[in-house]
Amino acid sequence: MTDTMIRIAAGLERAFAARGFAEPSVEDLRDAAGVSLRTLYKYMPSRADMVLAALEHRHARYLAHLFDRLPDGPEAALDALLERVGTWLATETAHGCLFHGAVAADPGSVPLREVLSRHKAEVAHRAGEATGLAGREIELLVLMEGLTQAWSLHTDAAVISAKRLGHGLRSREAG
Amino acid sequence: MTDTMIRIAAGLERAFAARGFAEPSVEDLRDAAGVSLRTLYKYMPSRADMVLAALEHRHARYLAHLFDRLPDGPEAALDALLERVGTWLATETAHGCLFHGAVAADPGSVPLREVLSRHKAEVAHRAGEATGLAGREIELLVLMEGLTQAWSLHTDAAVISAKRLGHGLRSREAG
DNA sequence: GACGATGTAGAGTGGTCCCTCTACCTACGC
DNA sequence: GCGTAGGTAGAGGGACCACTCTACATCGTC
Repeated sequence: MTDTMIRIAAGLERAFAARGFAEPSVEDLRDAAGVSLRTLYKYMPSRADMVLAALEHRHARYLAHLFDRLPDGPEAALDALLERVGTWLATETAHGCLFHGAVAADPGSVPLREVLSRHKAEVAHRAGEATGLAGREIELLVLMEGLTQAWSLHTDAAVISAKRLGHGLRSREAG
Repeated sequence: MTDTMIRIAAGLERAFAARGFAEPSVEDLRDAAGVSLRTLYKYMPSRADMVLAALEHRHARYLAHLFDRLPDGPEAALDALLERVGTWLATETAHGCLFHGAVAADPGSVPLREVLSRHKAEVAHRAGEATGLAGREIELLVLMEGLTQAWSLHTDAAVISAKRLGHGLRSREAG
C-alpha cells in the first residue's frame, strides 16, 4: 500500500525533474510511475496531487543527500554542504530547483507555495545546525539558492564562488 | 509599427509576471496587450514568440532599474545594487525571476535558455563593472540570484543578508 | 472621394488534456 | 470454490487551447 505509493512518487519525481511540470501529460506520468491510470488516480486524485507527492519525495531525498554524515568541523561542514549542492545539481536535475519550478508552473497554487516554504525553511534550519551558523540561516539560504540558480550557467565555478562567499560569512561575526 | 510592438511587449510582460507562463491563454494575453488577436499574431507568430518578446522587454527594464545612476563608490554601489534588486522584487514580480520561470515552464526550449544565459551574463558583467568587482562576476551572480530566490520568503531580511555576504566578498581579496 | 495599410471583432477548427468508467485479471483467505 | 481486494488495459467525454480566417472599421495620402 504505502509501498506502491512510494514507488509511484519516485517515478513522478523522476518524470517532473527530467521534463518539467508543464510538459508531461498524465499518461506520461503513468508510464513513469509504472502503474495503470486507475491506480495512479487512486493514490493521487488529481494531477496537482501528483506534483505535491513528487515534491514530498524529493524533499526527503534532498535532505538525505545534503546532511547524511556531514563532516563535523564548521568550516568543513559548510564547504562539504555546498559541494553536495553541486553534486546534487550535477546528478539529479537538469535545471534549477524543482520546488521553485513547480511554483513557477502554477503560481496560483497555495499548497504548492506552502510546500516550497516548508522545504526551504527546513533546509536552512538544518544547514544552520550543521555548520554552527544558527542565527545566520538567511545568509545560508541566499548562498544555497544562489548556487543552485547559478550552477546551471557555471557549474563548478559556481560552487567555488559560493564557498568563497561562505568563508567571508564566517570570518566576520559582525551583525 | 515598432511603437505598437513595444506596447504589446509591455502588456505581455505584465501578464506573464502577474500570472506565470502556463496559465494565461492567448486570449488573456490579447487582452493584456490591448490589441486584437490578429494584430497580436502579426507581430508574434506564436505563443512562444510572445514569451520571448516579453522577456526581451523585461531585460531592458531590469537593466535600467538596476544600473541607472548607481552611486560611484564601490561599496555604496554594491549595497545600492542589492537594495534595487529588493525594490524590483517588491514592485515588479510576485515570485522569483521571470527568466528562470520561463525556462521552468518550458525546459525544452533552446531559444529560451539562450535568452536566460544572455540576460544573466549581461547583468553579471555590468554588476562587475559598477561595483569595481570585475573578475568576481560569478560571486556577484550567486549573490543576486540567491537574493532573488530568498526574497519571496524573507523580503527585507534577505536584502540585509545579501549585503552582509557582499561585504565579506570585498574585505578579502583572496582568490 | 478612392485606396491601401493597419487595425478590430469574433466564430470556427483541429488537437490535446485531465479525468472517468467499463470490463477483465490475479492472488489469497477460508 | 468463491468472494474480495487490488491490480491492468484502454476507450470516451467534456472542456480548453493555440491558431486561422472571414468580414468590417478607421485613417492618412493623393
